[in-house]
Amino acid sequence: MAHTGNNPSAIRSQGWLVEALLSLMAEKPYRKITIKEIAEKAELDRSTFYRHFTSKEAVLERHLDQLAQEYLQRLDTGENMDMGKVAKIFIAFWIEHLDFIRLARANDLDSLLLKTFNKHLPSIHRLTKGQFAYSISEEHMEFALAFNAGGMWNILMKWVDSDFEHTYEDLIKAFEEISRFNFFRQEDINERLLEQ
Amino acid sequence: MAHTGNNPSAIRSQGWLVEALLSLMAEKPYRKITIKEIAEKAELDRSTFYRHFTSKEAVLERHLDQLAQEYLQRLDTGENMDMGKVAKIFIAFWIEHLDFIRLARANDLDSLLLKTFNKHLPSIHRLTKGQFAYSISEEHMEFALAFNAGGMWNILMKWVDSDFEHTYEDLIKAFEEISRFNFFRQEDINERLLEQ
DNA sequence: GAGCAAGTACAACATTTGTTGCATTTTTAA
DNA sequence: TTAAAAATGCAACAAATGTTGTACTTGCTC
Repeated sequence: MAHTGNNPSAIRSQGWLVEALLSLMAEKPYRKITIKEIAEKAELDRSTFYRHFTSKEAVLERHLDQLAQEYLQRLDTGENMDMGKVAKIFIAFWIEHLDFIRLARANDLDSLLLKTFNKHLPSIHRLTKGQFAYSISEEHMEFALAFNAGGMWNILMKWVDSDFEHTYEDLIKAFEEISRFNFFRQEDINERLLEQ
Repeated sequence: MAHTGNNPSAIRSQGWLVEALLSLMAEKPYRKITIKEIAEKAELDRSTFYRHFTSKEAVLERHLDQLAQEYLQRLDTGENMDMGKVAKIFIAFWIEHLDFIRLARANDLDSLLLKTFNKHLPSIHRLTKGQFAYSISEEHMEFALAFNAGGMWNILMKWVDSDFEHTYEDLIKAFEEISRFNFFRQEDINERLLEQ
């Protein structure tokens, strides 16, 4: 990505460029933002931009990787996990970044977000391994995880698009209802086994 | 989008520009494609491009709307629907457009695809209204639909990313297994009711 | 604190972008 | 067939892009 290394001053400049882009995104459509502007707002020469990033998108990706790291830390609670808990952490996390997510969505940049999110799915799988009681074959487990990630994501996007006409609690309830019929919780499975 | 109308010659030019962009996407990264090139390949003046579209993205959106129309026709079979059938039509449809979907994915353009897909969710809801037996409250129905759309989409993307390491049949089986635990079919519900 | 590596600014460049008036051609409709 | 409407090509423009060579400034290391 960067033609430059990761010296303190380089990191500093990259941080400024990220901040500059984010602040410009709050002002005007992403497409209208020029690299010239980003550099000016970051008080750096335009050529310096190109020494760090190849494009606006590359700047965003840098920010997204930081967000993904943050999200993974939240998931790593040590507790037992079920889909409902993951959903709650997922929503709570993005609620804190609503401004950004709204901007990304409005500018058709959300594939970048989901991509970053997906990139870290294996880590999530690892984190929750053995903590889930899935009523689904291990063979199709990766598909199921992808299905849930995409599903949660799309609901979140729908919520953003609707300009938050539903409450946060509504969202959580919908998730719970959906996840109840998607992944059974251990208790449900025990119940089912007893019934037989 | 277009500053021009929909006269035959305008439609013709727009079609050429779409074709030109698609063919260029097969040759080089989307970002590297210039509007100059598109116009040249379409054998039109660069200014003519701008009279029809505001950007490369606008050209893609035009193509996507056509695809969406096609997809909706496939869904409108008149038959009873369940999530498995929708999934099958969904996959079969995109299989026919794998080249395009692969290119879109490789160039971070898939949010545009999903967006178009979502745009037509209400039509799908209308099409399948009363034909589904959902074990989910009507209130959360729209969320459930969004969840499934996003889920199916993400699995498809995962499949594309893996360069099709799983077979088509594998994909269908995974969908069936997941949808069985997501939306119960009418038979399952009847069984449950009898049990009580 | 001297030397060295890394980062930055400045400047110049060929190219692409987005836009617009005007003349010309093509299409539509009377 | 002819006149109006619509679309295209051409040309010119200011601005942004992407790239690179050179000289200056950091900041780290010994």
